Order: sequence, then C-alpha cells, then structure tokens
Amino acid sequence: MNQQVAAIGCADVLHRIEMPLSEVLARMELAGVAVDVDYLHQLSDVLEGLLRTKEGEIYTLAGEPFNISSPKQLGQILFDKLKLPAGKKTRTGAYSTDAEVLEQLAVEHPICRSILEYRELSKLKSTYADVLPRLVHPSTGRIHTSFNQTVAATGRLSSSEPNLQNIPIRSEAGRQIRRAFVAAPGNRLLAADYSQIELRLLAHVSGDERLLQAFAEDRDIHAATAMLLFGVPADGVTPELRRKAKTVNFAVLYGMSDYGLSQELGMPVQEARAFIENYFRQLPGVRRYIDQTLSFAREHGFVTTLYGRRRYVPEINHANRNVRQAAERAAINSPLQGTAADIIKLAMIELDRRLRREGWKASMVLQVHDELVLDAPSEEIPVLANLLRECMSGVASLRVPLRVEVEVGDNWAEMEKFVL
DNA sequence: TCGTTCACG
DNA sequence: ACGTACGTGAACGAT
Repeated sequence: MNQQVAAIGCADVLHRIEMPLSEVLARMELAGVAVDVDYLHQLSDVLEGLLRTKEGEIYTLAGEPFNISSPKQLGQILFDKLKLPAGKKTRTGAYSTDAEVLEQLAVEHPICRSILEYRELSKLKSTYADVLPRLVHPSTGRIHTSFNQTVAATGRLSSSEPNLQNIPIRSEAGRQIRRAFVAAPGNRLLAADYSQIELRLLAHVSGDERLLQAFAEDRDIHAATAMLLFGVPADGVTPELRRKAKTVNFAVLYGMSDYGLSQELGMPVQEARAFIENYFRQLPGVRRYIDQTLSFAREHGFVTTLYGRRRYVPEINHANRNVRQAAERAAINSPLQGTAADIIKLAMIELDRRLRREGWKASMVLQVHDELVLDAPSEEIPVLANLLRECMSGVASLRVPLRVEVEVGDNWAEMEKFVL
C-alpha cells in the first residue's frame, strides 16, 4: 500500500499530513467545545415566539393556514392561489421556492418577505438552538463533533454530529447562535484565520505578476482587482465596484462561466463576458494557470495540490457538456481549495506539537477550513496568540505572505482583534 | 430514501 | 436552446 501511495506521489500527504493529523483531530474531538446550554434554551424560546407570530402573519396573507415548511404546499399558495409569477424550476420540474426566488418575488407580495424571515428563524431553531443542547456530553459538559478526514474530495475536513463548521455568522439572528459557543471557565477563545488564502494561492501557483504584487503590498485584494477591472484609481473604487470585483474574484476561484457570473451580478451575459475577458487581459498569469491545469487534467484525469494530493476528475473529457464543464470547474478549484486544506492541516500538526512539547494548557477545539479556534487560559493568551500566528503563517513559504488574523473573545460571536 | 432548502468556508 | 458557480452536513416533507 505504501508503495502504491508513493508511486502516485502521495507519500508526503499520507505520512506528513494525514497520519499525524489523525491524532491531532482525536485530541480536538476529545477536548470538545463548551456551549452555554441555558442560553440556547432561552434563545429557542425566543425563536419559538417569533415563529408563532410570523406564522400568523403568513396565514393571514395567504388567507388560509398551511405547512410553510413544505415547499410543495408553499408553491401552491404562491403560484396557484396568489398567482405570483413562477421563476426557475427545480430538478424535478416543480417551481422553486428557494431564497433567490422569494427575494425576487418580494416586490410583488409581502408574504415573500415573511416567508424568508420564517425560514431563517426556523433554520436557526431546528438545526441549532434545539439540537446543540441535546449533544452536550453528560460527563464533559461539552460538544464533541467528529472531524472527518476522508469525506471531502478536495482534502478539506468535514464535521458531523454535529457539524460545527456551519455555525451561523452572516445574519444578526444567526450570530445569536454563535454566542452560545464559549470558553471554559477562566479561559477565553482564541481564533485565527488565513486572510484570502485561496486567492493568495492563486497568485502563488499562477505566478501572475500583478496578483503577486498586490499581495506583496498587502493590498485590499478586491479593491485592487476593481482598480484593474474598471481602470479607476484607488479613490475611485466605490463599494459597488469593489463588490463586483469581489464577485469576479470568487468566480475565478470557482472556474467561472460568463453565464454564472451574469446571474450572480444580475447583468447581461455579454457584459459578464466582457468582465471576464478584461480580467484575463489584466491578469494573464491566471489565464495561463487555468489553461495549464485543464490541459493537465484532460491528459491525466486528475489534478494535484502543492503537496501532491490528488483529485480525480474522470468526467473531464465527458461527451455531455454540462457534465464536462462541472469537472472542469472542479479541476480549477480543487488545487486551490485542496492546497489551502493541506496548509492548515500542516499548521494544526505543528501547533499541536508545540502545545504539547511546551506544556500549554490551551486546547485546539475547532477547525473551520481557514480558521482555527483554541480554548485557552486567559494568562496564556498574549504569548499563545503569537505562537498561533507564527505556526499558521510560517508553515509554508510561498511567493506571497500568508496573512493571519487573530481574534480573542469570551464567546465565538463577540471576538475582537488581538493586538499586542 | 430522495428532493429541497439553507447553514458555513 | 440551454444553463452552473467550488466544497460540505442537516432538517424537513413527500414518497
């Protein structure tokens, strides 16, 4: 088995990453993370009240009660009874009622906004507020997730039972869930995340001069992209231009199509295509990287990360265009997402080794793809914060610096920048 | 068990 | 003419 692994260039990934990491993950799972159960029970009650109110609103607007959580019943109310214009269909041919559709219909009828709000609150209550307290272990008083090493095709970890990698943060109501994740008594949470790691890796692997320079100067990368794309000076980058550039940057990482970008930016396909052409004109190294990656994938049937991890993309030469293009997007994205996974895994191994060798009381408790969370005694925080930053930023030497942002707080929602 | 929806990076 | 962003896990309703 070792010979076969070595023969495909994965010896380092196996012996220097995955095998040592398994012990680190075991320690993290055993350590668990503290949650404030009383707070979650209160939050659940609040959500229950808000849901009841919202439910009544929706029944009144619909003229009858129905199961709001049933996409089928909801579709009948919206598209048959209220005669709202149906949008896209689902894979099975039913009219979609997802957030994107409801957002568009919100200008037509107030019930749509109410349903969006109901959905948000319902998600928070049923997936988080009601479930997390039941998963607190009776003897440790903490939640012990599983970090899965062999699930994600790119080399990322996944987390299950419960998934602690999708705890809400984007909405204000969602952040109330995150507040329940706390440090042990006398401790604080220390969190560090890689800033723009996938775009930095794109700069590294593509060698694109302007991208490299932007990161060397530690520029706001989306603003810098906006300057290039729209030909404006730094003080001409409006929030709107920056937002568009940010979308284009994400689109590149995901192997964009002109159609996909046009949908995302709400503009004609022609315009989106012009954006893309302009992007590649300004950043020719990125186009070369994409061309070379696709060409390699078509020839070999797989792509690799910086450390030799493979993602097989057998459908890269498929006759069906949709199938083939999906494989192409995966081939473009996987080396970036996968190298980022390799890098944080190496940092976790190094950090764990130092925590043990040097006798720190702190524990690594969570990993969320580009972020590590530690539960640490308050007195360890100042020095530990620097150790954490050094481990994460120093684990790989690339053509761009790996910037790490460190935060401290009493709970996972209310973190402040660590400054020393 | 599958489809839909939605939480995260 | 058509139409998808990459990677996950979980709850819920319908079957």
